[in-house]
Amino acid sequence: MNTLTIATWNINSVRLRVRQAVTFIGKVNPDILCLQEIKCLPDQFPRTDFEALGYPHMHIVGQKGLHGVAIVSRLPVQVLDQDRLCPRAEARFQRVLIGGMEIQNIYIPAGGDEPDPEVNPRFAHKLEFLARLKTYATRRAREHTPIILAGDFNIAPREADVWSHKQLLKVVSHTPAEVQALDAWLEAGEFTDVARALIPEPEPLFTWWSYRNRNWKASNRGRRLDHIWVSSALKDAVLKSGRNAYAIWKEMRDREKPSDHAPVTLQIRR
DNA sequence: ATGGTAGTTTCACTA
Repeated sequence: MNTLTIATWNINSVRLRVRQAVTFIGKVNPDILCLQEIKCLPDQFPRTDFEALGYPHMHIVGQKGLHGVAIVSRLPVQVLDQDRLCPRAEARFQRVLIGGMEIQNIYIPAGGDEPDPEVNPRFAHKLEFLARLKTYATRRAREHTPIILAGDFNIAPREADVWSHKQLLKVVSHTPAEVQALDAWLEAGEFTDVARALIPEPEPLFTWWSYRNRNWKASNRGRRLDHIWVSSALKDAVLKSGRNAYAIWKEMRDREKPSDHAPVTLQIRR
């Protein structure tokens, strides 16, 4: 049976991480790679490195030094309008058609430290972006299927998505306001959180470990910030394919000069 | 309650 592998990875500077990308691609061979935090302008993107690895098709939405998203693909890419979704017009969103599927690559703001939109404009921005994404993606899913949403959502919604639910309740990424916003999006009914559909709680799932913990592997204070959601047209196929269709490549967090995020993959039967 | 690290726009800011 034919399968298509889609990967999402907050690479935290693509220019600094080309070697790690080569390693990941050699190990996993994804058909589509959604990158976040490329931290460069489109002209600065290491196109030739990805072309040499067999990825001639790319769509890059970048800005100078910060944020930035890119889709790198073995299959032809048709670029779709970005619809100016980010309230601050930062390089945090792109969508393309690949093989009849709409792929939305999403980098939701981290949101600062104070989880109060009244005093912290970055947290307000995060909540506003979430509200827009919910409305937009839900409408698109009712117009066009299948859709895959992938990216760094900067929210770990479930208790088993963080190393300590109690200790993170007031820490941005796991606060009730953000979790409710993400749940409202799911409850609109068009999308399935693939990781938790295939691997239910209480099994912990983490995709990110802070750089600020030198002994990150031993302490394992991780969070599941990176997500792949599929629209209803893909849900049954994903559920049937079993838990091995979803993977978090934690070994990439353990290499020299790693990103603080591990790549995540989903294999889709076609 | 604090500080810890990493990256780029750097003696400052985001994550």
